[in-house]
Amino acid sequence: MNETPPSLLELRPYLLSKTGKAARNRVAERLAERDLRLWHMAVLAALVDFGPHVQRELASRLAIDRSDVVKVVDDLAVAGLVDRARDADDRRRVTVTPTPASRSVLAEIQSDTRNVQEDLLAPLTEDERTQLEDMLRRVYAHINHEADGQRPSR
Amino acid sequence: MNETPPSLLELRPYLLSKTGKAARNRVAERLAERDLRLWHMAVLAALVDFGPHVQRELASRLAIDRSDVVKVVDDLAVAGLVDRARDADDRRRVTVTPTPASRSVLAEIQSDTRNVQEDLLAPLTEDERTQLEDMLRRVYAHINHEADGQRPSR
DNA sequence: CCGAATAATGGGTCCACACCTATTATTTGC
DNA sequence: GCAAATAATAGGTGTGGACCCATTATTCGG
Repeated sequence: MNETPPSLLELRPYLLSKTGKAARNRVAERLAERDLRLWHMAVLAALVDFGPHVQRELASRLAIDRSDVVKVVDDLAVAGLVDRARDADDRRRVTVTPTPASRSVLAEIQSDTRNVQEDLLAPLTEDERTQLEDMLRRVYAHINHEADGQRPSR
Repeated sequence: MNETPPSLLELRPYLLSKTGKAARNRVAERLAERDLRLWHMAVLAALVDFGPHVQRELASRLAIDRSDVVKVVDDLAVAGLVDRARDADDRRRVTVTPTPASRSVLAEIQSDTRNVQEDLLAPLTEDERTQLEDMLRRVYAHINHEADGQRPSR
């Protein structure tokens, strides 16, 4: 009686969407314990991986509206997870820099996320997980590429 | 410069969530052309696959709040995609029945969704898509099973 | 040097979704 | 027969996310 309609399950976008949402929710739960949301994680990752960014750069790298970047960065600054500083060369710009706390918090988040993964992908073997990742990376690259073509660098 | 932070890409839940969201959005776009949303599709699928349901059954099958079922069914009824009728045996219940229109609209939606799939999964070979589906089905079953254990049949 | 472009920001809107409560009609169990 | 349980329903709430516009400060281009 609680069986999912086969008409839905045979639709791969539906499966992707459902499992994706489950993944999203679980990660979000962990982040919430630290009063963070997904964008906070993304911004931290960008800063730790690529170093300081001007806000405009964060917006374009993460494909997020620039006015939303402001809010996310603001939260992070209040939490002491980033430093903001006016650019000396171009005083319109604000450079966002990771702090030591960024790195450690990001590391913790990553570890949380790996736990989520362990739970979520439990039915898959190690090989399958790698395969899944490989496929998803390609799909991800594909959709990002498409998006770039359509939205000409807002 | 627009490269996604590797710290994120190495997290499989992140990849799942992102690709899932892309899938979700694209399907939702197509549905929107018919003034439908995802839940409408799910309800139609349940009705066409398993026949008439009492609303309570829809809620439990689809894991949606029963008060939300009312609204979704209401929309579908207005659009002529379902019939509602008080159950003669138990007049508290309302039985929701698919109409001929249900079947054809669901078929169209499925075809739309297959187009979305074609687009979304373009980088994957046919074999890989099958593999992906297989893995996602297992993950989906796994998370549903977990959810059942936790939420005792609301 | 002045007008146009650019960066950040504040202050919104809108949407889908999840969730919750109270009420009404009806049925069931004792 | 009556209290408790059940089904549907109306009418909320809160949240995250996406998006949009006007304003201010600053720089750039001609």
